[in-house]
Amino acid sequence: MNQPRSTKQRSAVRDVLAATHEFRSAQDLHTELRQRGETISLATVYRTLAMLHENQEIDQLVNDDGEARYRRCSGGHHHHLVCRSCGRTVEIEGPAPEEWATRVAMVHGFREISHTIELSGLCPDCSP
Amino acid sequence: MNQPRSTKQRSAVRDVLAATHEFRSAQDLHTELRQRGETISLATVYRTLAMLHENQEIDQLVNDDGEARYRRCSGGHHHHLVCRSCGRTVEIEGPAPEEWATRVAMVHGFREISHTIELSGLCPDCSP
DNA sequence: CAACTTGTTGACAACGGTTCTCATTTGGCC
DNA sequence: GGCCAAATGAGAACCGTTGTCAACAAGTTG
Repeated sequence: MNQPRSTKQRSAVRDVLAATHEFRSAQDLHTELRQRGETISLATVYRTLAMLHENQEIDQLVNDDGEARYRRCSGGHHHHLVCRSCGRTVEIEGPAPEEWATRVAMVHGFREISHTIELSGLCPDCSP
Repeated sequence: MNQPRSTKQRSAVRDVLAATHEFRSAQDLHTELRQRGETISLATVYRTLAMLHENQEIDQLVNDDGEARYRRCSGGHHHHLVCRSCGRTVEIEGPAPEEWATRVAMVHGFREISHTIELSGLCPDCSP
């Protein structure tokens, strides 16, 4: 059978994912894990992320550079409003976009809808 | 100055983009152009697509494999509902998400808001 | 605890899409 | 035609990701 084992590397990846609400790249996660003193290879980070995504423990999105980013998926689904000058981030919650996505999907007969929504702008401190 | 020139290769790319409503990859477009008998290199296809995207003549989206796909875009701002199995795409228009984004930005004092919204799911033909 | 089985890891090569480099060509202009 | 900057083609380089395979270790059994 294909019994998954609990290893130091896998729990380390879960830990670092649990410590943030942001989407992180595999290489970014790998760097942080090494800084924490964990012994883990980049390949293992990729394999672990693929497994977690398969098990629907984390969300995956691909940015415009073709780089995949991951976030532990949540209980509390929310979106982000990011300042493109200083990087300050505000978490947005609310039913409006979810309802809209669901309604649009239904109109076109799509199922198992997932959505990616990111807002960016200039925060009050960075406004000219 | 930086005057763009009209070349045989650029109009060929525009032509093939005008002939379809689907999102096409750069390599896919290159293959079709060669089949049509055009003399154009892959690098030029990429450069032309980047230029067209910069000029907002075409939309770009990146699928889960990290491959970019392009389609000529119709005037107004809109979003996409993409089937993650067959790639079929539906254009979504409507004021709801724009209004929501504007409202959220205002509440948090952000300015010059831009937003990224993509919906993906399984289209009727690909639903199990 | 030791032996064993099998999933897991690490180091590195390989892969694929995209971008860069640079010599050559070509469009637009005099 | 001649000039010059923009554009092109060919191939190398780049970079995130995946595959390969020998070495390792988690869990199990005796």
